[in-house]
Amino acid sequence: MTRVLVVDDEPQIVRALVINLKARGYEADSAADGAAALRLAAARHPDVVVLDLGLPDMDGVEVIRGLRGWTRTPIIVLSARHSSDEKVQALDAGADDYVTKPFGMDELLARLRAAVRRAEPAGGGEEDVVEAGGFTVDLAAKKVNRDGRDVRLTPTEWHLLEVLVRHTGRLVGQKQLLQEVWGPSYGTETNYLRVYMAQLRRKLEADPSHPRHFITEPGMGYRFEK
Amino acid sequence: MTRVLVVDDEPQIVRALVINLKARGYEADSAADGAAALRLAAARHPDVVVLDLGLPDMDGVEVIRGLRGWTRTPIIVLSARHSSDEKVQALDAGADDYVTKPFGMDELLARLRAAVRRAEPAGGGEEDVVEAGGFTVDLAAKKVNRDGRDVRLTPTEWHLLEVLVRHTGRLVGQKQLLQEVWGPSYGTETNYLRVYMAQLRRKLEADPSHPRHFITEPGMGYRFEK
DNA sequence: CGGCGGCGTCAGGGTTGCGTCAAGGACGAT
DNA sequence: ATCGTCCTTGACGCAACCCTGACGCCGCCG
Repeated sequence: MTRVLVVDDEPQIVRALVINLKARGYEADSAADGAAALRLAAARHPDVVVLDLGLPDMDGVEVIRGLRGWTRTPIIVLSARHSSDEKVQALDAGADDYVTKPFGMDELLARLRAAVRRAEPAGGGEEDVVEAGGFTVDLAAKKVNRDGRDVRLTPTEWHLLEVLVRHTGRLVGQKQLLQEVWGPSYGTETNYLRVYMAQLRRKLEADPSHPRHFITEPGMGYRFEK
Repeated sequence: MTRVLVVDDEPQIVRALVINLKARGYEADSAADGAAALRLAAARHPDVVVLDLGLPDMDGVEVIRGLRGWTRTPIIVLSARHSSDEKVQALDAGADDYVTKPFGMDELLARLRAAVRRAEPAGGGEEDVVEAGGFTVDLAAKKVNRDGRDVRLTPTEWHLLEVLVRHTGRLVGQKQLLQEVWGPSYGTETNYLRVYMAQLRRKLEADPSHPRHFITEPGMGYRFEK
């Protein structure tokens, strides 16, 4: 099911949107200010964000930047401002679309469908499995196989693995890892990483004490190598 | 270079668009009707299509479907119609965005940038690797390779290397180096530089005592040369 | 010719960061 | 209510890293 995060400080707009979305089979969360929006986005991982620019606590463009710091989730901006400048700023900050209030519900939903459709697996159905040494990771099916048997991963383990695999070969900073897996407010609890990296290695590495695929770069972060 | 296909039957609009696009470094083709649009899209493989719906020979939605049959290239629709129905139809047929005439050039260009940005390689873009003598530096992956083997750098070593490489060929003052790597309050501890430059040279230079890439400018700073 | 400042090298010691283990607590299922 | 799973948190040993001081070399200038 597609999950939508609605961010607006006017309750009636939020209500109208949420009702319409749920009626059409979407799952909908809502937030009334920027801080809540960033928190919810991290916690719930929506498939698309509908964002009003006129929030009480922070500039809408800042919210866009906050999201774009760690995710490519589509963002559709709502705004009462018609000014061209506003639009350009929001779009260049990373927004995907810009709709001016008052808006037609049909149009918004159509734009939402377009945004979701675009974000779908690029290939269009092919699985993307990554093979490494003695095990394979299937991103689409959320499955890990080793020596012919499926490996059971806890949600957190899987999430961590997913982030690493999506950046195969590249270093992922510990702060980035923590924020992508545990949320924006977890930037320093590096002990979480140590514990969960150990579990991943125990479950996936041939020799957990001499990892060949989950490599730690001291002081910086971790790297997944095929 | 990014290639844009402009489809519209009004010559002055086409002209205005093409001029603006070329002025901003885009490559631009144009078509005046649907048949030409489909032909040109197939021949030139544009990175994004700007499509007017009011074409003389066929319905704009048909053009969208014709394109979507074989490509996911972003399509930005232009139209004089404000009706919600038109927008929904176009978007659901596979358009990525819908702009009503008259439109602001700034806004259209911003939407175009957004569309192109989205379509970029999902993985995270091209690598920027710098090659020098016997080793390569990959800024994105934070990797250094020498003679086919990965070189392990400590955080401070890497940080220093990064600053130097980002200023390839130019002199970087010692004060600037110290402040960028160790923090604003470190402006005079030049011995740090000596120690860490030595380690970089030992790890990367073919002959560390006669450096060819990490060059000392006595009394001033250091310079990285390819 | 002698002094001096800047640079490169080396090695030791304090500190930080990492891996590991285990216990406690929240939550849902049986 | 009991069990099991998962997440969190603390403690400990160990290795790696960062800082620091000492020494010698070279070029410049008096």
